[in-house]
Order: sequence, then structure tokens, then C-alpha cells
Amino acid sequence: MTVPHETPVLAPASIPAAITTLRVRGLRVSAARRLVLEALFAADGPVTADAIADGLGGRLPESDLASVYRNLDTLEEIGLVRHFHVAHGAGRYALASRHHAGYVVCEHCGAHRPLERGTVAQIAAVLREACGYDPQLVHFPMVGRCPECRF
Amino acid sequence: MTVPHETPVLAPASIPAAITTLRVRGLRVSAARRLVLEALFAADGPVTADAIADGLGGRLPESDLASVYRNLDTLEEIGLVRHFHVAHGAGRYALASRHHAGYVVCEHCGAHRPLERGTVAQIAAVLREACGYDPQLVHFPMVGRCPECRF
DNA sequence: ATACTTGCAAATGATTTGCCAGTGT
DNA sequence: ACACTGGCAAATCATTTGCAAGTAT
Repeated sequence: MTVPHETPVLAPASIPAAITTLRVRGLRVSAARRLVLEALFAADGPVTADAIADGLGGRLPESDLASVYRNLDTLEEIGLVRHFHVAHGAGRYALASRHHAGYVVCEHCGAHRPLERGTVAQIAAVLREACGYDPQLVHFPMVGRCPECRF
Repeated sequence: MTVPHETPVLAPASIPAAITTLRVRGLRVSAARRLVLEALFAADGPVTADAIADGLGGRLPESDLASVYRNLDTLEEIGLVRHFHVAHGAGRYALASRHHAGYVVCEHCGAHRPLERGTVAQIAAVLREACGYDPQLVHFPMVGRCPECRF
């Protein structure tokens, strides 16, 4: 269901670089922490904390779900990770370097795909003019029907 | 935090009318059911199930939260009620006759306000052209910053 | 009379938190 | 050594579900 992403752009684009960032912030490089990073680098799109804890379905060793959440939070605090919420489902986490300007999620099949910066800007303009709100399509993507699920 | 709404438009606009709709569908008119309707008619905007169960803060007698959820579901099934989701918070329920084409919610203060049909249409057009998705701003409103919370 | 409903408790799913043992630096 | 982390169980929050007792029709 996960649509492939464009190529990375900013920030630490390798595990060693990310680990350096951790050290610079005075954070420790534990096995659990490293695993979360490995999972995020290995994933081919935003993933759930649960998927990371399960070792991406066997590709990596398992880890404790609570620790995964804690580490994702920590990594997000130092700018290495970003996450967004998916309709009724669990949140999706990705490396900040692979994150996009916004997302859309299909309320029916759960597929999520990134939005181009220009699209987000257009929508923001419409909304801002209509009621002064500034949309945050990164943290809370728009929900809709993908072309395949539009009966 | 709740922004006032425009005036009603469609469907049963009175409690007796709503009760008739219930009877027509072969559903029973119980005290608990009636209370949910009264709360929705008395509320001045979309409210949480919890608020209804609490009797809108004393204005009405309390009722069982599980029953409130069940009745809201029932009422929604027969078209009397609609609900939408609010960022991290609890869902909001309103009479279908008072519902709008879409909503925006402030991720900071929780304020939610209705969107005009035209605004929703414009956003839908942008998104549809960008990636073929058809947004559902009614069930899952856009999340953003309201003018007051934009630091 | 009998299906539909209720109230209450317990289960869900996602995420968080308390705590103490374990470990990076 | 010692503060930072990890694992695991228990707690939250919103919502749902199981079930026996109650009631609208």
C-alpha cells in the first residue's frame, strides 16, 4: 500500500552521520537506538513503530515497542525523524531527510503518498484566504480516497 | 474554543422530526436515545461523545458513555448524525442537518471551524489534479494553525 | 412476548509512563 | 562511577464489545 518515495534531500543521509548527530547532542548510542536508525534507513517509506519493533518483518532483530517509541521521540527531538498520523491507523515515522512537504492518506486502503511542495503551497493559499488557518499537512496529512479506491 | 456555526439546512431540524425518522426505520425511542438527540440539538456546535454523556456539563442528565457511542453510531447510520476526527483528540458529533462541507481544526488550541463548500471544492480540485486523490474533509478535517495560534 | 437497548465491565489499539536493572562514556 | 537507557508491566485515551437485565412496541 505504501507508495515509493522520491530521493532524500537534507540532513544525515547515512547511519554513521546520524550517529555522529546523536553524539554531538550528548546522547548515547545504544543497540536499541541503532536498531531504530537501521530500520528507518532500511525502510522504503514511512513505517509504524510497530513495524520497527518487529524488525521490519524479520529483516532486522526485534526490539521493545516502548523503547522504539521513546527512541523515535528522541530522534525526532533532535531533528533526525519526522512522523505523521494516518486516519484511524497508527502513526508513520521516517527519516527527516526523506520526509516531504505533506502527505495524503487513503481512508480506505491506507495508502499514503507524498505531496509536492507546490501542491501544499496551493492548498495552504486557498485555506489561508478562506479562514486564516495555516494547514500542517506534514504532521496531519489530508485524508481522502486514492484513485483505486474511488469505487 | 468552538467557533459558532451557520444556520441549519437539511434533514430533521427538530426533535419530534428526528424521532419520527427513528420510528420509520423501526428503531426504538428509548430514554438514552432521546437524550443523545436532545444533547445534539442543545449543543451549539460539534461535541464529543464524552460531553454528551456528561449531559453537556450539567445542562442535561448524564448517560452511559458506551450507550452514547452506540446511539451516535445508530443515528449516524440512519443519516441523522455525522462526526469528524480532531487531530489527537476525541471525535466530534453533530446533527447532519447542522453539518458542513468540511472543517479545519487548530492543532494548537483545538478550535474547529466549518469550511464553505467552495473552499472544499477548490482544495479538492488542487489535490485531484496533483495526485488523483479525492479529499474527505468532512470525516477527517484538515489540521492547521488558527490565526490566533500562529505565534 | 420478544427483539431491541441499556448499563457496566472488560477488551481494543496506539502510545505513554513508572521502575529498576543494565550499560554507554 | 553514574547518568542515560532498556525491558517489561501497567496506565492512558478514545472507542468498542460481551452480556445479562430491562423495556419499547
